[in-house]
Amino acid sequence: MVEEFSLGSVEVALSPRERFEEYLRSRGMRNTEQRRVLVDHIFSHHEHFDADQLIAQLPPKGSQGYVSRPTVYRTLAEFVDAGLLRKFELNGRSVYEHDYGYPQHDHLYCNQCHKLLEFQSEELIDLRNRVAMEQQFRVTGHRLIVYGTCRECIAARRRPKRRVDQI
Amino acid sequence: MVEEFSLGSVEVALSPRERFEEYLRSRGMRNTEQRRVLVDHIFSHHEHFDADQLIAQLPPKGSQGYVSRPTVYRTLAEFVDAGLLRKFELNGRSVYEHDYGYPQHDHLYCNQCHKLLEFQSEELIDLRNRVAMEQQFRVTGHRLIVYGTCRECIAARRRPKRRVDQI
DNA sequence: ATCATTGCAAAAGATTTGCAAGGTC
DNA sequence: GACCTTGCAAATCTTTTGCAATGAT
Repeated sequence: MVEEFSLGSVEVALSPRERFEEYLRSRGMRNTEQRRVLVDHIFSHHEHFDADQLIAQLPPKGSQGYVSRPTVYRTLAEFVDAGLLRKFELNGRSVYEHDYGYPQHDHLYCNQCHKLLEFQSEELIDLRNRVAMEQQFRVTGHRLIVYGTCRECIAARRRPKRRVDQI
Repeated sequence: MVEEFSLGSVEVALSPRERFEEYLRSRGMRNTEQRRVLVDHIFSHHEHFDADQLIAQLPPKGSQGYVSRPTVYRTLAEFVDAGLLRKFELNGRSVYEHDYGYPQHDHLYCNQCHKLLEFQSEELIDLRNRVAMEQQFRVTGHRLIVYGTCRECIAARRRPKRRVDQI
């Protein structure tokens, strides 16, 4: 399971790459070119992404730095395990976002342009913890997505913005 | 889109089946045996379910009342449309729950026994609405799942209960 | 009789797996 | 050299679709 990170301001001792290398060493796993390509790429971009979007951004087959699809999936799972990424489901596909060094947050999802907006709420954490406590439930995390229409799409009513290149 | 139902106590004028028949009539759709089998079955059981679990509970191929897999999927989508069911994703599969005549609620999900516990929170709705308002986001709904370990599985520590026959 | 609906078989889309070849420690 | 990883091809799993036959109005 993924450890819980600090909620407000965040302190990061190691870079994501260093942190991942430590994780690999601690598990007797190998530091391969593909894994380096993936950490470096993913942590130089801050958007949410799914496997396809990630692959589209990486070097194509034949190029230097190419990573095959199965390896991308395998490595994403390792990142989640290592606490570098968080994974969630949206419209039937898996979406990933930074976890390591990134504050806890939730999302507003626009059904029109499919954008994900982030927000933070201490109050939500409190509420969640209180509800759990009442039921004697031990919380490890949560996922809240608020669905609706974003400000821009409301403004552009009847002429919604083109689907954004992001889930 | 699904209409929003009352949040606290609920008033239901029509039975789910009647409501669905009305929906069918209003759309010029036909009231078939398969659709009747499905409404009746689903609304005589109150648990969450996915397509496979539902199919497993229905008459097998060859029996009276058999409904094919494609028809199950097609009909579930109609129920969602008609506001009878709500659909969400859990572990990469679609899970359905009653919507019509059922109060708005959210879930605690036990990672051990995979049970879904429900809870209601007006406060969450307020919070959600306030956050949305701040961002000028027009809310149509939300989905919150709190992950962790349920009371029973905590009690049975080291001897978690067998996976429950429910998602 | 008309036209929606069903079941079948097959397709589609996302993700996973077996395995031989290759790379890291 | 031992053994973890990769890429390929193929499998898996869930859900969807084309289409001819069937059934509802």
